Amino acid sequence: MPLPQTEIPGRLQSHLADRGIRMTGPRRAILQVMETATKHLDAAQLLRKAQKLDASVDRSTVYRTLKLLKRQGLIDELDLMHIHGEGHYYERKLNRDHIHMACLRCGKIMEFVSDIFEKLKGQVEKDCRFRIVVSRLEIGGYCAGGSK
Amino acid sequence: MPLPQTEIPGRLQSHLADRGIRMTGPRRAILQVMETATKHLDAAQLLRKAQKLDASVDRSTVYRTLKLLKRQGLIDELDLMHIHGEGHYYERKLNRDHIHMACLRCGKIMEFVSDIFEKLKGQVEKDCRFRIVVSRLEIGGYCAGGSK
DNA sequence: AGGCTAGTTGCAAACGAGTCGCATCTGAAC
DNA sequence: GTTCAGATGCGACTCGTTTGCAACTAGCCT
Repeated sequence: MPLPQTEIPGRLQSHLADRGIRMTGPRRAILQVMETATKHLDAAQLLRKAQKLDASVDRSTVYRTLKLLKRQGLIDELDLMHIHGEGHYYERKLNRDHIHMACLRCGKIMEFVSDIFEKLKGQVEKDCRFRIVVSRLEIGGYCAGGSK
Repeated sequence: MPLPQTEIPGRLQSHLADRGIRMTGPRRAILQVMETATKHLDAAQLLRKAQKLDASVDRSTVYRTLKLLKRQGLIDELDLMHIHGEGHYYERKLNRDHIHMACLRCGKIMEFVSDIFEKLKGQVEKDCRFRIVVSRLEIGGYCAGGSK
């Protein structure tokens, strides 16, 4: 399942079109929200934002679309260490995997790209003879900010 | 995959005793199951096994005890990439962190200890000025086994 | 030994995230 | 325009987890 290497903002829709997946009103609204999101959204937030573009969007359609995007490898699912509850968060999958750090004190989420992470994945693939499809590294701890 | 058994059986109980935490029948049963587990258990499995030692153990006590152990940093919570549903799995926290790999084809869970992983965590702590409390690296993909 | 009390428990009911069945609707291929 | 696989809204459901509460108890203090 080789994926294109470069992502252009606003390309989720054409990815689906390329794969012959039908485009509908609710789906368009949900994709638009995903594409323009500036932070990690959970299903409920995604629903609320999508309903502003298409009031008829239903909760189950959000979940079905998320499942579709996951299956297509277009989004990643995150827990963010459950610091805000048991649900999941979603973000567009970009070229470069990154680590998520969640501050247990202030709740801030930070992202970090690391060559060592890439090297580690390479080691796993080689030493364990394991073909990586998806990986998730989440870290909980304390950021450098004051006690807030 | 072998779980590195570097901790002494009974250690969980003494950890709690050291911290002045009350020991009860149900708690003892749950700790005993955690200590002797050879694979990752979810809450329901843990409940069933604990009830064999103390039939009165309730579901909610299992969850409350898991929360206690998490708060004390004595266990880790895993998703195992949700390949078996939405629940969580638990394991005793040992000296060495390890990566969990879940095969999307056969469902097998593998563990892998890597000094590159340690190096990566060191980089995060230094470059991001982030004090790591807990980290979780989970990988989904395909293991080297046949198509099964 | 016996009492005190904060901490713990079992129970049942509630919760929230996510799923599903089904009748209806619709995008896009012809 | 017709057609129909695929998508949708709706509501009811599952399942993992949490909570309120009254009863119980471990461990400390006499």
